[in-house]
Amino acid sequence: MSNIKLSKSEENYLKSIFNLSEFGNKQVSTNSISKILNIEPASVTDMIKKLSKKNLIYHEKYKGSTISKSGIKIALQIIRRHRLWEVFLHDKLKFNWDEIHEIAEELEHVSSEMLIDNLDKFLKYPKIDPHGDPIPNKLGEIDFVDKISISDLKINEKGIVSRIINEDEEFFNLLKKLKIEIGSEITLIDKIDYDNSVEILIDKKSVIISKDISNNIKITKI
Amino acid sequence: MSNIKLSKSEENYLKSIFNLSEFGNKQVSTNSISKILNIEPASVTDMIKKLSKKNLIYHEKYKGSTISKSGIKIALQIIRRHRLWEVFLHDKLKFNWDEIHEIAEELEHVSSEMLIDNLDKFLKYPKIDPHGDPIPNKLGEIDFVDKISISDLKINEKGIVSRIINEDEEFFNLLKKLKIEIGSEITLIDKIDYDNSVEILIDKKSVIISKDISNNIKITKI
DNA sequence: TATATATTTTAGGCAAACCTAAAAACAATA
DNA sequence: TATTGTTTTTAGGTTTGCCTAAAATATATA
Ligand SMILES: [Mn+2]
Ligand SMILES: [Mn+2]
Ligand SMILES: [Mn+2]
Ligand SMILES: [Mn+2]
Repeated sequence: MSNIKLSKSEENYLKSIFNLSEFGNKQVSTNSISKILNIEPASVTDMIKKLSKKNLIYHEKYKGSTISKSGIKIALQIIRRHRLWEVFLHDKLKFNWDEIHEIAEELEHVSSEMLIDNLDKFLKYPKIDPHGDPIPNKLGEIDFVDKISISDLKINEKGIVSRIINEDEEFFNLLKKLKIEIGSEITLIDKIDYDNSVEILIDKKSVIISKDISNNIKITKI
Repeated sequence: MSNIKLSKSEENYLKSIFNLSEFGNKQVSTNSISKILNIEPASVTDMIKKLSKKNLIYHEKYKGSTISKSGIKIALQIIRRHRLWEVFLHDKLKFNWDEIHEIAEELEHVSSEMLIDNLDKFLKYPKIDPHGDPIPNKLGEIDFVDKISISDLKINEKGIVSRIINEDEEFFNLLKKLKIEIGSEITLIDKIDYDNSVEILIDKKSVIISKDISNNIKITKI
């Protein structure tokens, strides 16, 4: 539809909003965008207005923003570019997996469809990036790979909370108490064989959570 | 010295000023920069002031600009990035040699020294880009290979096209029409004194090309 | 050398993308 | 429900990189 070229800023916002929205299913707060992008809430409001006018998101004043169909489509293309570049940097240029993100964050904004298609072909159409995240294809389709559980981590490995399965209120309250939310960093400290509970480091504090709780928190390794 | 990160605009100006300066030997007029970058002279003056303050160029009011030692150093690094990306796009991603310039114009601004060093290694330290231009090494050193112009050939002498200077799209289209590309064999048939145009044999056909065109095509004798 | 023309700079303005401070709206809780 | 605290928006400002119009300077030519 709207084939207007987006600025680097607009692309970064759109990608973040998409990531916070859990595939377009959740309303995203201005504050959460502000935190992720390290930009003041007032500035985020400015950009929200801009993206709304372009129909890439819908915005309800004081309530939050929802990403639109066309917004999702574009966000998936930016993510596609990002992850393909990460594969290139890791597999071809031999970067370590912890050095690639920042560079890909820049490369993703070089917008040439042919560039990305040729890169995709050169890399032999990879399905996942070096962090294990799935790479959308040209049409924006993703092979859903279920995120791993905390207990799949090895001791001292870190993960970012990427999905909360149980949507009950009590569970949200528990997470709030534990300061666990989408985007939180978790380190596995110990696995307790007795009842399969795990000791994790979250928000600089260590806590032990039950198997049931940890199963409801999906993470991606970092 | 000054290790301040330059903006994309500053980099584009600096590269253009360097290119116009013939390796730092000539003063560059404000108007010539304006024409090359398609930016109004008044805006060029603004940027000249900015680059002067950073000691990347010296500016004499109403006279022109000279690029400084540190300016040259930076310009050569930008050119290095540009040409390495062109090699990548051409050799690895299989772009045609007339499609790469525009994309490299963007990629050159992704500034990570490690990225370029790794790319250089991945490409096996190429010495020339797909247009036949030399690639500066990490230290900014260039292998000078003297190329001659078509009009330097004697009648009936042959040459191999080794460098295309003008990278504009219209020029590429003309070359495509004439079936001239890097590696093409050209025979000089006649020199026309009237306007310094030359008659050449290319792809088994003879054509007359203007002095301007022939000046933009460098060759090596065979 | 005087005048016309071309080049360059100055002055003033605008859009993008950020900021801080203050106001408005919403949510939590006493 | 009234008060307090948090979130979001508005208002006003800055920097970067561009613009147009006009003034200043340099160059060409009569
Ligand atoms: Mn990444
Ligand atoms: Mn980015
Ligand atoms: Mn080029
Ligand atoms: Mn460029």
